[in-house]
Amino acid sequence: MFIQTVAKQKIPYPMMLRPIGVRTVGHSTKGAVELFGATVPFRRNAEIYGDKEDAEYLYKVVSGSVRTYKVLTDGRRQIGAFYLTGDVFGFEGGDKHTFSAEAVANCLILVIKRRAIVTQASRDLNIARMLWTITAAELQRTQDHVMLLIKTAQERVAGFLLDMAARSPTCDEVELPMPRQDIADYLGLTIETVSRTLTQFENSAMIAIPSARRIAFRNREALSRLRF
Amino acid sequence: MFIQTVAKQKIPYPMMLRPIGVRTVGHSTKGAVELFGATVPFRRNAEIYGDKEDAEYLYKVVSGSVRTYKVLTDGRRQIGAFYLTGDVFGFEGGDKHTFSAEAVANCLILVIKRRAIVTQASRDLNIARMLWTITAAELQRTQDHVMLLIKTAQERVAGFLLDMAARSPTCDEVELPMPRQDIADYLGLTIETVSRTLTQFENSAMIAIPSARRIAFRNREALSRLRF
DNA sequence: CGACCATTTGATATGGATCAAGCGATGTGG
DNA sequence: CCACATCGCTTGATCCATATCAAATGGTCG
Repeated sequence: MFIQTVAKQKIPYPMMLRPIGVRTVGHSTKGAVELFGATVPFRRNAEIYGDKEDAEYLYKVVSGSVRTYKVLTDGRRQIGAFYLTGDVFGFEGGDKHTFSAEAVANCLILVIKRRAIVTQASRDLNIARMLWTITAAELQRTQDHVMLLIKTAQERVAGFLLDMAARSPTCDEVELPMPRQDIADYLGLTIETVSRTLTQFENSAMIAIPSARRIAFRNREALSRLRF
Repeated sequence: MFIQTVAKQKIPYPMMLRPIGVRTVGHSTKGAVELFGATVPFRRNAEIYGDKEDAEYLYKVVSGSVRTYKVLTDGRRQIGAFYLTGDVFGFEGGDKHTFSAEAVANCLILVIKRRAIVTQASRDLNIARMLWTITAAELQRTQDHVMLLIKTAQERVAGFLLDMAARSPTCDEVELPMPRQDIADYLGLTIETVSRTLTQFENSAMIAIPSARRIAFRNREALSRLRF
């Protein structure tokens, strides 16, 4: 009934699921998050952490991008969020992960011992506030996700594109780091519906699609009207 | 295209939108949340706070129940959460509300100045941790909501019933404080689909419906299998 | 009793899923 | 360098779960 959409399973295990290597960074003074961090590269589709594992680390995207997801028993996959350069992830409040995380493309991830942060937070109110702020931002994002999931396919795709645009450096063109299947699993649609909706937008001159991973905005106004 | 589901608009304004009265509670020593609170009664469907208002207060349900919701420009309403006796709400991280809140039924709400808590938190790490814990619980709940919204109607309704059961004191029967329209707007379904799904469950002897607001479990096992 | 809701039930429509095939880019081996 | 497998994406045809539209039922209160 539902497609098994876990790309991972099509990929030879030892090649994809391991980080490429480890580069220790040590004690940085640049910012609070950087305490005792190590920058670790992950290959495309490599697992960063798994559902139900202990949340031993916090993560910050140095470059590349990351998806978090859950797979239901019947194989349906829901992507919880995409994290781009600069985003922090790996928090879900508790001390167990409730999502799994994978590299969307090859990426560099700053990995910080959670304990280091949490014990620091019990002394330093600024750290405590930072933890709270990150959690609150995550909550906000998740609430927006809920609002997205009750909308029509057009509204979801338009919302997604505008969202990615808002988070990316360039202005009138987005580079999508993830394949269509990831977008579909984030939006609660099928890959076919995502594709069709994009060509629909292209046909009505709202966007151009120079390549599958590049979306250029032609009429952002019209897209925004779809967003609500 | 979409039904206007804002019950509020059908109700004479001055009668429904005001609290019934105010009873000051003063400085309690029972728990951290109770600092400088006042218990305020709200009538059924009365607004507790509005979308985009300053989040000046925090709220705790003393008795009754509360819904938070957003209304899209075209009238679609999404209910974000139901809060039952003992639950804290009115947090969404930032200092503006992103949802509105209404009394589902007549209820008593403990209202606490947010500033009192936040300034307290900047001195007291336990308070700070409590704020974080509440936000994290809210995040967890919202993530579960996302997972619910990608499922089939049967799975959503089954999940909702089991969820309400887990939160209610009684064991093999739930008293639903909210009308079908609220359930529909929480689950991202129509009222007709909710109703049909319930009778379907009744016909397959999973539940009994002695009255519209009472659901008795006959085969919880089978319901759980639908939940995933 | 009769008005008013909330809920259920019935008939039909439809948006998006499913099933299936085609297409274009990338890479690989002969 | 080209034939050809592979993969991600698009396009087409059909189906189905849920929405929509409409009406009946039931419960509550003046």
